[in-house]
Amino acid sequence: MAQKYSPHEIERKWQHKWAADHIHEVKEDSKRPKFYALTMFPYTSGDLHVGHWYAMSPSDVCARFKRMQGYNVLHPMGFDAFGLPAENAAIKHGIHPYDWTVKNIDNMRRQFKSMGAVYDWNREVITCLPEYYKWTQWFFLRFYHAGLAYRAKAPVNWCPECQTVLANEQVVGEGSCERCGTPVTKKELEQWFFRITKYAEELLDHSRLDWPERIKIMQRNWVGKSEGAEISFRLEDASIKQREIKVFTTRPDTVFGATFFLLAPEHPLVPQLTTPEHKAEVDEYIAWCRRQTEYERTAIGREKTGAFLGSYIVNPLNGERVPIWITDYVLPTYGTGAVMAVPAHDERDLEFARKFELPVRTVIAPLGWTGEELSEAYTDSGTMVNSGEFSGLTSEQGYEAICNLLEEKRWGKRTITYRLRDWLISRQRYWGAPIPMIYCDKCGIIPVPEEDLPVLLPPDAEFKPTGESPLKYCQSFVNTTCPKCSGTAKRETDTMDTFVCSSWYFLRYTSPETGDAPFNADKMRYWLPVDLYTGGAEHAVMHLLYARFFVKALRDMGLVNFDEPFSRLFNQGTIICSGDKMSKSRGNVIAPDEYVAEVGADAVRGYLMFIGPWELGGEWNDRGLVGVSRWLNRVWSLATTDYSSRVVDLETEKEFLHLMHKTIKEVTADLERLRFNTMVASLMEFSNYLSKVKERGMVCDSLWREAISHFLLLLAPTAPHLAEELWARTGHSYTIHNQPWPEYDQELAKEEEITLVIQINGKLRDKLLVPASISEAEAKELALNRERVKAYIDGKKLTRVIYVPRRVVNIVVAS
RNA sequence: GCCGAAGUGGCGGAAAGGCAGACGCGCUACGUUCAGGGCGUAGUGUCCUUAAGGACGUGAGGGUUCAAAUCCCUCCUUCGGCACCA
Repeated sequence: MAQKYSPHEIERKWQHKWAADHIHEVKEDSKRPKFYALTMFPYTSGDLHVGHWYAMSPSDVCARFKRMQGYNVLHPMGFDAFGLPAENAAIKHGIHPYDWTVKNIDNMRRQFKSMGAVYDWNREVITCLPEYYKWTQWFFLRFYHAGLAYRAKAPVNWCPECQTVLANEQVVGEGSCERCGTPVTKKELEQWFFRITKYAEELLDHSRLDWPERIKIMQRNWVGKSEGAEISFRLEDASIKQREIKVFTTRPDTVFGATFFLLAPEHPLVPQLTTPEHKAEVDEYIAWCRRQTEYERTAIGREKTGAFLGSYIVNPLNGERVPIWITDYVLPTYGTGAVMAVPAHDERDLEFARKFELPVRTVIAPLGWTGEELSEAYTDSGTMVNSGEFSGLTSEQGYEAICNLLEEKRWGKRTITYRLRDWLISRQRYWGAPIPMIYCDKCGIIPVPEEDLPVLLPPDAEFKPTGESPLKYCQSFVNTTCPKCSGTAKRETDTMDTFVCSSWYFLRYTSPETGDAPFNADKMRYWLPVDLYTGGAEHAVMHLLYARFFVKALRDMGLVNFDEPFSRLFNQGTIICSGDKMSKSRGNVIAPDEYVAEVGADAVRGYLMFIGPWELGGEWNDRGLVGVSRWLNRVWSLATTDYSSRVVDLETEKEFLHLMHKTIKEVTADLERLRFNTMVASLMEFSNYLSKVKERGMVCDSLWREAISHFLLLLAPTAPHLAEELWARTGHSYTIHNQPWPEYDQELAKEEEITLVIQINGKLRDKLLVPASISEAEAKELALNRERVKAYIDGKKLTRVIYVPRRVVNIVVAS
């Protein structure tokens, strides 16, 4: 009896040999087509759980498959290493964030290596090391000089738990912190922003990207483009310096229905527009608004609130004076922070009008309108009425006519508004890339000269639960000299959002050794863009949007030569455990290590792919793992025990060859489509068939050997260690992973015989094994002459016979 | 409220509009010098039937079609995203 399959042993053996032989190292090679297969790098939380394996294994299989197909494949791995948990660990356990992170990386790298992936570890990127964050800072300076980074005072999202500001994209659900789930509050702060809004329009364009539809939709909604017009309403009170207030509307055709005017409570003109007799009420309302959380304020369906300022403004179209109110449903951050209220044609405005007994005037008539007051806001298009010279036009005509008039009279213009806000990148924390700016009393805000980079994090900062950045209290860091006047100056103590670090890591992988630039331009041009990017969908409007923005900005600076970083994107689903998403806080994390020790990495990889479609995720289940493990054991004995032919027959050999080519075809197609579950099923089906044939010795020895070697090649991406071991044991030369992917013969992959299904009135009544080449006439003839068919159609009128080549004959009879 | 994805045996899941349930788990029976979560063979959607065979069956209800898990309409459930954006 041959030796038993002991995964632990062979996996260790081959991992060491592959590493010693450097077979996973890749070099640029202009003679071969390149393939850049990238998986989102993990955060350095400490351990890899099976959720990480679920993300990494299939993409490794894909990279291996592409390698065997002859591509020069870059499949790198690294660590997203800055961030809050490291700092929290420092506060809690007194360990320095750097030490905590490095310790975690060492452990995670070891776990990664046990997976047997083709990562080229020479290209590892770690974002918290100075040789990396030097370039994150360098990019910041480039953005600053290009006018894409600016400092501004703004009401920002503040997480009281994390003690830092957050970007809009990092506020999720009912206004909670994306990291810790704490409700976010607003704070007025001076912060650094990246001008992502400059690229709003271009970020809407996914036309050349092979991305999941839902991610494209999420990004489009996030950017939130609205077309309309800006209209200036004239202030009645001539003593106010600013003579007018602009509103944004998507419905300029409804302007004659504007019966009142709304401002956000935060609007800067509110104090000036408030008359003395309304001041008390207005102040009280503003104070009440301030007490609302962002979520409470913007929750849909809540009762309208507001206050009258006592003053009026004039509608330029009809010269009508309308009262100015403030209300919290007008957002200071969208459009102009001011709205012309058209209650007849906007649900929110109608609610407001009803609550405060303000007039409602229909100006767009629905079809068949007879002049009565409408019970609901009519928001569709219709015929304009009560609109002066524009009455009688359709909404669409009126839209154009009014816009033309606005532009002619300089009362306003056509305009586009986006929901997207600029990206707030300042974080009041230690463990991030310091923002390389200096504040000088004499010279103002001065960028750190490029040659002085990196601005290093001071190793001796103290970590205390003060809620403020340790950098702020680190005198050796804060105090510096002004690069311009050499006088005393202070450093910016905020660090950058870690999403800045992850917005360019895919560029660094191409040449992580480069010391004089963020990346080597030639190598970058060879590898980029990424051909296949895989990761979780939770990054739809964060990382994936930021990285696209980064690339567009770099392109405009002449640093990269492409428009989009990720040509094809695929989002895998989530692995759940006892009904919940796996997470440390839930305590339901499953570590792969014990399973790897028990059944081997190949079985764990195979099982994760077999669970179901990759994009759907699924539940981790030990019993399912057993199935794959048993299969690999059967594969082991299939290939390691001797084969001897006994009752060779030509028909079986033909069928055997056909199944082999069909399997190659299916496995190849499934890998291209990233359908790993059915790919594994095809492999199982073929190995089951091989076992059956082996038992009876029905094919000749050479054909058997060919089938085994082809099977091992198809298995190699999925179970790289086992395939390598069996490749060696069946007398092939090292290494299976440098072999070409098997080709299939189109003719042999086709079925020779097919099962023709015979239906009567669409119901299955008989089956027929026929040659695939059968003609329509023959098929119908055969079907109609079957005894069982005759019994059904006897005495009935035959109305139709439908023939679908290679599939079905449907006989339609009248009863 | 809006947008998106999904709903198929006891379970995970397969099915270019054309044999529903591939593959795997579980279960049943039998076999095995098999003490274990081992291996092999056969079976396994539900109901009727000794059998041959038949009826029913892909969240619910309609529709299109010779033919629907698949396409269309209405609704229900679950999960994700957005959420007063003028």
